[in-house]
Amino acid sequence: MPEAPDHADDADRESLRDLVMTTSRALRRRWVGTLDPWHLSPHEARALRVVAHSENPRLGEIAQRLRIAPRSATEVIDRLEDRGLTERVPDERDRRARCVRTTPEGRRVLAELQQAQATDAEDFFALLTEDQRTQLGTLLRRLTTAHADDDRCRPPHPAPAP
Amino acid sequence: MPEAPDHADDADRESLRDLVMTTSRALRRRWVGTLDPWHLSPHEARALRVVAHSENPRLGEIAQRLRIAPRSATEVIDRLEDRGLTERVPDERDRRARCVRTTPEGRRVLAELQQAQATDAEDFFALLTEDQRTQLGTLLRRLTTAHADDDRCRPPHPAPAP
DNA sequence: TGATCATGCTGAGGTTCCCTCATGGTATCG
DNA sequence: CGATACCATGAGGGAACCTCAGCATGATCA
Repeated sequence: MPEAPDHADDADRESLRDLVMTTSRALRRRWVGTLDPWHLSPHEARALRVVAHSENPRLGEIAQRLRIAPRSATEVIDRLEDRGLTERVPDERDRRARCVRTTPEGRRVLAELQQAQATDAEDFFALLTEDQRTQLGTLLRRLTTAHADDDRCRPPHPAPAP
Repeated sequence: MPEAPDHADDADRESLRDLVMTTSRALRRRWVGTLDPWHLSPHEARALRVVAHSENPRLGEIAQRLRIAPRSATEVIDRLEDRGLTERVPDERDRRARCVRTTPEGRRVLAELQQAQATDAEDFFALLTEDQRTQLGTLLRRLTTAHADDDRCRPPHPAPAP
């Protein structure tokens, strides 16, 4: 037979990219479940954390930190505001801009969330030793910081080709 | 002041989860660009590869490999079929099922894709040494295989408890 | 002192990638 | 033969993005 499957797990030999994608999907699904009691999506939870950890950031800044388009930041902050977790306040220095800050309720929820997240992550990454997690973190951080500006979040200069 | 920020980069100390998510987003965006000439989405390209690397899999099997719901497999295969990259053939052993196989065109496109993907990944992961990439792969593979059945892709048997 | 251009946010509308629920054919087993 | 399980899919929905256009404001310069 000319087609003997030398190593039948050919389909499993995924590229690094697919591995990242698959991991992220698994993580997301799990997180969705954890977040359910708060009626928050992963994206919203993340945004809440970014807001809380910055100094009353403006929308654009949130977009940058989340690495999404400004328009998308508007969207997610809208939802947080609907739930009473954040509020928009005018920026003193630039009346075009608006700052976002967490409400007390937002901070409360965030604290609960971090608790849940810790448990959850503990569970997901349980197979890795402490060292391995650090390793993973280092590797991924290197990648993300390297490609921080290089994808979406740059000003509308599409490199006009010399 | 009782609130001196001991380490101001608190916002940057993202969790492993967020790191994975961010990486995957960056990867996706980049891949979208690369895939543009073929008018394929990342998801479609991945499905094509899964089909090509299995032995005429049925829809359900594709869903499992992709780690998505069966219904979602139908969808992505539909699109591949629209583009003439795959075709459905009846399963000999079970007339309920239908198998999917790549067309010659599909194989041709896949080959081109793999070329492009290699270049692209090379670029993205350029900051990591060969060793580090292997490391990353090992770590991620461990996570994905560990959580393979545990999220979405199990049959409708919610573990009926012995 | 305007005119001009850049910037910050948002309305409108689109895409991708998932999901659940219900249905219509098939097996398979008692 | 009928109940039960299972395969794929129609219908419908939602999350998380995006671009493009538009409005208000700020900065700059004639």
